[in-house]
Amino acid sequence: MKTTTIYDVAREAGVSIATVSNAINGKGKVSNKKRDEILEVMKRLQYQPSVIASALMGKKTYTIGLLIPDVSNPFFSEIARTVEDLAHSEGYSVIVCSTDNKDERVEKYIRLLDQKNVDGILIGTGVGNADILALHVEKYFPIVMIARETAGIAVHRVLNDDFKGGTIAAEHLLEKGHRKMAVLSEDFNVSSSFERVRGFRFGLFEAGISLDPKNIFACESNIKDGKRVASEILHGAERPTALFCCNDLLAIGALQAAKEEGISVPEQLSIIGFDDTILSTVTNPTLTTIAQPMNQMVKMAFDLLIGSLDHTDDIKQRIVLQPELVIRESTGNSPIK
Amino acid sequence: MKTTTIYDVAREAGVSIATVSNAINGKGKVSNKKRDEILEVMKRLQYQPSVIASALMGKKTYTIGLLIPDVSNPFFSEIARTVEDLAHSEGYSVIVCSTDNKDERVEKYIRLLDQKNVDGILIGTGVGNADILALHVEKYFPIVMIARETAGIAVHRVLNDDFKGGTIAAEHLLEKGHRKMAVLSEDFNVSSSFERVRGFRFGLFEAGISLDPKNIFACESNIKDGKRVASEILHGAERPTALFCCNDLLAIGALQAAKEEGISVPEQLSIIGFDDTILSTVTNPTLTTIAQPMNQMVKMAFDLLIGSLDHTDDIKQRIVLQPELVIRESTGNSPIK
DNA sequence: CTGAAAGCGCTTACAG
DNA sequence: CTGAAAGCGCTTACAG
Repeated sequence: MKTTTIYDVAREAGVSIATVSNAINGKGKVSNKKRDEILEVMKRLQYQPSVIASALMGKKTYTIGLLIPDVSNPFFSEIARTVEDLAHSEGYSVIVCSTDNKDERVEKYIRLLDQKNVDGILIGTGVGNADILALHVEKYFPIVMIARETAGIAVHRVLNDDFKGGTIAAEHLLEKGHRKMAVLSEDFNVSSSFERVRGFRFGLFEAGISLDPKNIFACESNIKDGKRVASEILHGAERPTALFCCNDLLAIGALQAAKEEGISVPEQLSIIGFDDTILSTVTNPTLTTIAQPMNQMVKMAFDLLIGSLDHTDDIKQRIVLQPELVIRESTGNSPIK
Repeated sequence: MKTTTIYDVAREAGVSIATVSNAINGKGKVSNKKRDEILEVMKRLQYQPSVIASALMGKKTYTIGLLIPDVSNPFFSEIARTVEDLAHSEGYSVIVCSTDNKDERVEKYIRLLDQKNVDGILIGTGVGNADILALHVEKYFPIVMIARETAGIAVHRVLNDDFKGGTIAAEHLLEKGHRKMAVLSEDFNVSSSFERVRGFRFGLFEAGISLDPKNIFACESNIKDGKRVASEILHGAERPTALFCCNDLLAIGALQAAKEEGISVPEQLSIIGFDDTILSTVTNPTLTTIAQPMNQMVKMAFDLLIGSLDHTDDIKQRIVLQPELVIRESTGNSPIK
C-alpha cells in the first residue's frame, strides 16, 4: 500500500538518500560498487522515484499539454496519436485538451496545465484570439504551434503551406478542365482556411480565371453544415462543376449533398477536400484531398518543444512544410467542355 | 517569471500560510474578514496553488489516465472526448495512453501513471492479459473498466451487452430474409468480439439456423484486413447474402471489398457493423450498425472512478448496458427468396 | 479564530 | 566518494 521511497532504498542499501539520488540521476560521483548495490536494491524494492517530489524541486514533470479543437475529430485524433507516441518515447505523458475553439476553454485549460507544472504545451491550431493569453503564458512554459500562424507572439511555429495547398487544388481542378468552381471554407477568421482560399483563388487567377467572392461560402466546420451549404450551391442557378472544400469534413458534407440531389461524383461534380484524414479513404467515392505533412509537422514541433525545455532558444523558428495532392476518386474531368 | 506561492499571499495578506491554506480549502475556521482579504490578495497576485505541492502532501493530483488501444481510432477518440469533458468539468485532466493492445505498452504506461500519482485510471478495453498487472496496480489507485470484462480481478466494470448486440444483429438480418450469413470477427480472444459472435449465433440458432463455424472469420481489427478477408469470403463457393462484422472498421473493409468485386450493397449483400462510429455515417452506403451506449457507459465509468477516489467501495459493480440497432443503408432484403 | 512547526519525497549545494 | 542539512510549496495536527 505504502509506496516505497528513496528513504527505503537508502536504508536498505546502507547509504544516504543523497547518494541514492545521485546514483539515480548520474549526478555527483558515486562509486561503481555503491551504484550497483543501490540499483539492485531499487529493483528489488520496485522503487519508482516520485515525479511529483522531484517536480517540486524544480525538475521536469515530464508531462506536456496538447491543445487541439477536438480529439474526436479524426484530423486531430491523428495528431494526438503522433504526439503521444513521440512523447512516450521520450518519457513524457500528454494531457489532451479539446478546446472546441472556445477561448474560455483555452484559458481554463492553460490555467490548469500551469497549475500542474507541465513542461510545455503544443498548440495544434484553433485557439481563436487567445494569443494574448499565449503571450501571458509563455513566461511559464514553452509553447510550440502546429499548423497555425500567430501574430505578435514569439513562439516556434511549424506550419503547412496552406496557400500552396489551395493553389495545388486549383491546379488539379483546372487540369481536369473545370472552369466553374465554388469554395466551401471554414469561418474566414480561421487563418489556415483563409490562406487555402487565397491560394485557390491565386491558382485560378494565374490561369486567367477569377473566382467571384460570392462563390466562396463560409461554413461551420462539420459534415452537417458542409452538406447544408453544398446543397444550396447545388440548387443555385449556376451550378459549379467542382467544389474545393477547406477540409475533409466539409467535403464529405458536399459528397452527401450531391448524393441526395442525385448528382454523381465525379462525373457531374468534382469534390476536393483538405487534410487527408482517414475519412477520405472511407467515403464512396473516396476523396481526392490535399495532405498536410502531418507526421513531419508534429515531429518537428515536438522536437522544438523538447529542445526549448533545456535551453531557452532566443530566436523562434517558423518552419513551413509543403502539402501534397492525393488523388482519389472524387475528382474527374469537367462535364462541360 | 517566478511563480507566486502561498508565502507571497500570506505576507501580502498579513497572515500565516496555514491560514491561507485554510481559507483556500475551507478547512479549519477562518473569519470572514480574513478570508475575504486573502481571497482578494490571491486574485490580485493571480495566485494559483501548485497541484504538485499539494499532491506531495497526499492530496489528489486531479489527473486520471485513460488507457485505450488507439486514440486515432474513431471509436476510441470519441470515448476520449467524452472522458475528457467529464473530467474537465470536475477539474481533472486526462492523460491519454494508446496501448495498441500491447502488453508491454500497457505496463509501461501504468508504471508511468503510477509515478505521476494519477488519481485513478480508466481502462477503455483492450488490455490483453495484463489483468495481472491491473491487479498489482489496483493497490495504488482505483481502476474502472469500460466495455471490458475481466477475470479474477475486483474492479468496477461498465459493459455493453455484447451478446445481446450480436443477437440484435442476427434478428435484423433474419427479418430481412437472410439465411446464408458469415461473420467477420476480431481475434477470438478479444472477449467482446467473442460475445458478439456468440450472441449472433444464438440469434440464428433461435430461428432454427445454425451457423457453421467455418463461416466465422478472424481478422485483425482494421479496414485493410477486413477487406482482405471479406474478399475471400465473396470469392468463396457459397457466397453469403449478409455479413455481420464485429466492428465498423471491418464492416468498412467489407464494403470496400464488395465495391471492388462489383457486388452492390445492400441489393446483393447486406453488411452490418458494430460501434456506430462516425465512420458509419460517412460511407456510401451508410452503415447499419449496432450502437453501444457509449456516452452513458463512459459517464457511469467516470462516476464510479471519481467515487472510488473518496471512499474505497468494497463491492465492485458490474453494470451492463444495452446496445441498440441503428438502421442505415447497408442492410436490405435478402436477394435469395 | 490563528500561527509555529513538522513533514510529504525528492535535489542540491556544501562539508568532509 | 559520501552524507547532513536546507528547501521546493503545500497541508495538517497541535497549541494557544
